[in-house]
Amino acid sequence: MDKENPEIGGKAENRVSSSDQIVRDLVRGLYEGRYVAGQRLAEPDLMRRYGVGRSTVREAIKRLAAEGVITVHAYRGAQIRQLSRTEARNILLILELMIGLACRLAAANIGLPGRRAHFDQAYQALLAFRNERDSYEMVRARNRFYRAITQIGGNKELDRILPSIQVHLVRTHLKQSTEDRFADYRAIAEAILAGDETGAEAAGRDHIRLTSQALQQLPDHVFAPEEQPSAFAEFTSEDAEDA
Amino acid sequence: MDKENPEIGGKAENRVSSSDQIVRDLVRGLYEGRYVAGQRLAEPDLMRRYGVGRSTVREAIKRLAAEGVITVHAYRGAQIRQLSRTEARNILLILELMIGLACRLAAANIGLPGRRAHFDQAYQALLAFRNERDSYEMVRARNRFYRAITQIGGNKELDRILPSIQVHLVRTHLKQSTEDRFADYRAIAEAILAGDETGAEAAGRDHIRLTSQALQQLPDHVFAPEEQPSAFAEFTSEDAEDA
DNA sequence: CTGGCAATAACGTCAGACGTTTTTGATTGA
DNA sequence: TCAATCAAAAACGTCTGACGTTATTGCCAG
Repeated sequence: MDKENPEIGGKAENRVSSSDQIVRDLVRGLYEGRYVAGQRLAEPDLMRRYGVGRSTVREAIKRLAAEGVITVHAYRGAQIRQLSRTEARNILLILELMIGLACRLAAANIGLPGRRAHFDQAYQALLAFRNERDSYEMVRARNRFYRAITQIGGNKELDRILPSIQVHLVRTHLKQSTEDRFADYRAIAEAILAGDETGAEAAGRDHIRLTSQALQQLPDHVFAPEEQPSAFAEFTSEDAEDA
Repeated sequence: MDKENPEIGGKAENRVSSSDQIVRDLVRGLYEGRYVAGQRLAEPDLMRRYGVGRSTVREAIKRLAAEGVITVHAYRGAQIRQLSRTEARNILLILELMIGLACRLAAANIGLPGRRAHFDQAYQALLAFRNERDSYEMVRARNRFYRAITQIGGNKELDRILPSIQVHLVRTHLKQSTEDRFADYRAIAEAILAGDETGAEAAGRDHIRLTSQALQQLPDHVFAPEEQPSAFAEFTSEDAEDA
């Protein structure tokens, strides 16, 4: 039942179910600017663009919707989610905690075999972009940096949850004010490399907090309009689902 | 374009797209015990059970998979996710932060009009089950209690993320050791009602931490087998998706 | 220029089909 | 008897086509 090297990691399903490819490409497209927040996604459109059937498109849409990357209005199609200022702030509030945790865990595990080398490599790769920012390659290097942190931390759930926190969308917004915080990265990296759990957590949280502040200074037009909660009404909405 | 009371809340899509109903029922079924972790979900089965077409079933599956409630292995179908001890611990590590945040925000906003009454109502409803625990109704009351907290906190993203944190699955595990922590609930409620942000956050985090400890004391057989990470290998997995 | 109505385009869902992959069950050889 | 083997059956991934429902568009009249 094995040929030679049967999936060393544990996840055996490398099959990339077509619909997953759409999901992937769309998210990547967000980074690359091929898709922008608010853009409408019509099924016939996507069918043609990706050369797949409607079922496949719909599955991709459902997945993206569940991850919060897009929103679907019944009978009106899907569109890439656009964050309001409040939503962005709320997301970053959560992200702050998650990144803090990731950094702390990374610092705690940096001593395990292989980790230090892996992290250092990702960090150096990011540093290479110190003077050539804003490129798509730089974004990827930064993503790998983050990813290295969460991987070393070893909390796979973090990896699973983080993407669904609309980091993409926040980043998209942030592209406008990209004065990338290399000082932050340095503080995080040093704390992690020093195995300083508390320091790493603080550095990670600070980083997100600064990011949030920068984002709040962006002009209104980069955000979706704030939707009035009306009056704390519809409270008897009852068990809307699970939770 | 409005008749009289056009969706006061803001979310106008009350349409419950059939596949969402499946998602909902399945999650509810987890609480009720109609579904158990590890259970396999074959498409033809679900089609018959819910009387819907395959497309619908598949969309529900995709959604549940994106939320992490189930796992899909290509060509081998889906099954309800079963947490290993480590996964459960990792999830609770994250949940601790999120609940802490939710409690803090709730304490901060308890003064806004209507909030106090709403919260108190949910709290009292929960207290009613002090002596009649373990019932499904009690679980729902507890959920409403949690939900009241996050709603008052006002961070909608928290609401969106929390379900995808497998609270259900953790709870399912915990049903075995349900010595429900009413002392915790009381501490949380009092801190929130007092508007004590720091205290509420601490109470919320303590609650989850205690829960985690209780869960760690459960015997092995309630968890999925730990899967060996093999050797920190497959590191050049590259940009596996987004993040 | 605005309101109303019909035509059109999407969406939600179902049914059936086809190639691919896994699972199952029976057959066969040790 | 038991394990390896192989063919049949069951599921899965995806596509095409269809039908009723809902939004959106564009035209027409006022």
